[in-house]
Amino acid sequence: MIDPTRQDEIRKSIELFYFSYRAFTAQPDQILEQRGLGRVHHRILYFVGRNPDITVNGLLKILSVSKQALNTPLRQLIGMKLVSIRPALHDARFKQLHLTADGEKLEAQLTGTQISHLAAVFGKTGRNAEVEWQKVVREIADIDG
Amino acid sequence: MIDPTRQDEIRKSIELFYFSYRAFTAQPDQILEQRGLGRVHHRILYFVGRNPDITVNGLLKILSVSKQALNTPLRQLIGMKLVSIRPALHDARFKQLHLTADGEKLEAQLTGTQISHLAAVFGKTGRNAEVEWQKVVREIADIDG
DNA sequence: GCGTCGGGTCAATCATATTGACATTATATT
DNA sequence: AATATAATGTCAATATGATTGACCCGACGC
Repeated sequence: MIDPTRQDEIRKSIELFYFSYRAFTAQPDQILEQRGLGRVHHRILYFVGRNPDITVNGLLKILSVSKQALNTPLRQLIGMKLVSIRPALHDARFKQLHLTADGEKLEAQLTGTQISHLAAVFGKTGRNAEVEWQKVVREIADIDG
Repeated sequence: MIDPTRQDEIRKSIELFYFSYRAFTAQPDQILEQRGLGRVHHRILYFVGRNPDITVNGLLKILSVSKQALNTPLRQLIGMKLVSIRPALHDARFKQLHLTADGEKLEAQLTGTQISHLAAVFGKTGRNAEVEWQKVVREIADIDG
């Protein structure tokens, strides 16, 4: 059992986590809405941008969604010429994805709001807070390194 | 413009934020699924538990959802006798919500997994990291104090 | 009694997600 | 060459969820 007072402290953290994540996604969500897109589209753009030549299956694993759930938004992005898809040279079964110039623009706009947001926060809270915050989120996500 | 190297650093933080939030909600999501409930139900249970006698409108504002979106899950919780609803004494137009004994049990179970998760993380990263992490998420959420 | 307020519901629509099944194309195996 | 397997794509059926708009009720203030 955890001390009740301690539990209340941690509940504060839980609430802040929730509200912070919501605030963090609010701006890109708004931009996406104007284009009739959703958060999934942003995630696709983000991870394709960060992992050029990623395969469809690789993207599925990162996003932890079914291929059917990925199919529609991915096709939309390809149709809008924001993402391109082409067979891999070494094995044509694999299709590789990457952002087009327009896709890079939109991705930069969407993630740009979040980068500015975080940069402003870290600027205010300081270097030490940034480093410690990273340690904690990395630990929550259970990622080594 | 922000320095590209700096941008990449912050992108790391963005990814960690995303993966950590996903990992953080995974356990309660699993428990909820077994009961045919979703994340909204957890949020309702959480905030009703934290704010006894909260009104329906108060809950709407905290959750930032429409009353139609709240209606179904809230009715389900009331039907399952996890949440009770009754007119306020001072003004019978207002309905006040609170958790039943069963509701408290489930809420404790759901949030309990998250409390344990965070307690373990903070135990590992230390007091300083906890304090600094809180400062950052509070700033991201744009909450004073 | 009348206007207003908090709350509840219905309808129509749209989006999203899920499972299962099946098709296609390309590579690997024998 | 025939066959099995891998990566991807798609269709169908279903379920869920959210949104907007409209409308209703009961309770309160005046």
